[in-house]
Amino acid sequence: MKNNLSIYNTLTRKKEKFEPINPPFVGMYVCGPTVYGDAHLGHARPAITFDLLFRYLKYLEYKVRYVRNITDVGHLVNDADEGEDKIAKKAKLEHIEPMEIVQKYTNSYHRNMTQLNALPPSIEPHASAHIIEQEAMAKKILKNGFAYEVNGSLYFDVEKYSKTNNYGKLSGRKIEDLQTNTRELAGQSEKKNPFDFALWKKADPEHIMRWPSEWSEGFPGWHLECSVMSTKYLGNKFDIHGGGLDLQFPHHECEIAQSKAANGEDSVKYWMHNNLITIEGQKMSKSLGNFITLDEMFSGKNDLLEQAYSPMTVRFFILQAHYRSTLDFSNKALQASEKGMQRLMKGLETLKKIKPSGETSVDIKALKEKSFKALNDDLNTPILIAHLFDGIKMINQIQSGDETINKEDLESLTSFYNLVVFDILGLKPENKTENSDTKFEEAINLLLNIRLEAKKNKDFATSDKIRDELNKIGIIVKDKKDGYEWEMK
RNA sequence: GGUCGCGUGGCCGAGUGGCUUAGGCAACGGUCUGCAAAACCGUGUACAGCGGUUCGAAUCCGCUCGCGACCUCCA
Repeated sequence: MKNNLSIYNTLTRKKEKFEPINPPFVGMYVCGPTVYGDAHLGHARPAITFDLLFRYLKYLEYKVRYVRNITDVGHLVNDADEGEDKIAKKAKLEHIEPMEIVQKYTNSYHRNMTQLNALPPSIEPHASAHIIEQEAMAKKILKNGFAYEVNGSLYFDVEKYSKTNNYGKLSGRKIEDLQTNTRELAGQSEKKNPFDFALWKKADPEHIMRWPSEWSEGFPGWHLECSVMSTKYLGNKFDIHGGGLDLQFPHHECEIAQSKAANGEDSVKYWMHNNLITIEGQKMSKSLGNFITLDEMFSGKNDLLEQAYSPMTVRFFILQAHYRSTLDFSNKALQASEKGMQRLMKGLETLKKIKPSGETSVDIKALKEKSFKALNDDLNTPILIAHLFDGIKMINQIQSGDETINKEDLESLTSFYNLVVFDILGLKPENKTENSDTKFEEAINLLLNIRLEAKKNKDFATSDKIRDELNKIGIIVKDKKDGYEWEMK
């Protein structure tokens, strides 16, 4: 398969043809979660977006190394001297070890990702396991003259860096603007400029997570881990760096500066940012407290939710919007996605039943071509899905006899849908009744067979009673031509 | 305040100069059914407002209004 993929590069603000630095190898780094709380809907977006990219690149026969970090050192609450890290703060709150918190939420993150059918990354490095490398990079930056030490803390000298480099090129910021616009925070007197950022931070006495270094006992600055772990596993120059739009500044800008200051060259060829999920038009985030965790989504246990939404509904919902657009959460929107995905999956069931005939009256080739064209256009999944629905209509028309398809085209269509829906989009059928036991199923079937008898005898009072009573319990009965189907509500 | 982005039919959500009636959901009509549900088929003609450029703009430019993101941890 020929690669015609274009992706939008935040660095150039343009769609660019994707050309790996060392084909057939592709290096991809994505900012992962800070594991101090349950993953929420917002975390699902980059996970699914870059899972899609991972899957598609593999389909294009690239050898992809996908690195996604676990931030378990904890970011500073603020840059002030009193700053304590988030992991430590939460640990005190719950009176357990920081690493216990880390383990707990890493586990739940992994569980959620599996539910969303997001493939595990090739490497999932922990920041806490790369303290030595972070110190080494900090040392390198210091040696190259782009950092300074104050009271055991090490800061990146943005002003000096920007004399020979373009600090702000990713986010479109100018250093003069930063000078006038950076908000004043308490206790920043250590830094030469408010926009300087920590490479190493001396730990306060109450700070639990700490490591020795030549500057002080402390912890690495929060931007450093990504610079370190991306270049460690992907090389000083690699292809794709992804993450949420909210990380563009300062996090990714700082990463660019650190890597350049340490290694003398830009490390990333394509920067990609997924947009945010909003709720009532506002960003969903931990700090705003308006988030819905993935566990809540899947169970329906949140006041904002009218019902539970399955992992695949959530995945489909996210794929129905382009990754660079904001996506607004609402029950109506999720319910629409749920129905839409059912339509898609039912179409695929119909596809399995189709009998080929001599002639093909539908244009399979055009469907495939426009579908891949959409995917190649910066992963335009909403367009792709629209085309898939066009194909579903085609499938239904073949099934009803209004169109026909020959054996060869039927095989082609089937393999196309399997490839795109399951392998690339990463959707999978969900069985609603999977948690019910067989005896229960047999009992329901018994009841429905009695109903079938009653219908045959035109005893509609009985047949309707069985249907209505089952409905009340939450079992939906659907009549078919030659029998019935039922499902749990 | 600075920088950036958005405003599409009842809802979600694509599209970026001239046929896309995008697509999904909902609604309505039909087929099917003992009735219903489900399923399938069909229908609706939108682009914040004002002005400009153009033979022609939802799409380009300007202004106005509204909303949001980043500038502080965040996916």
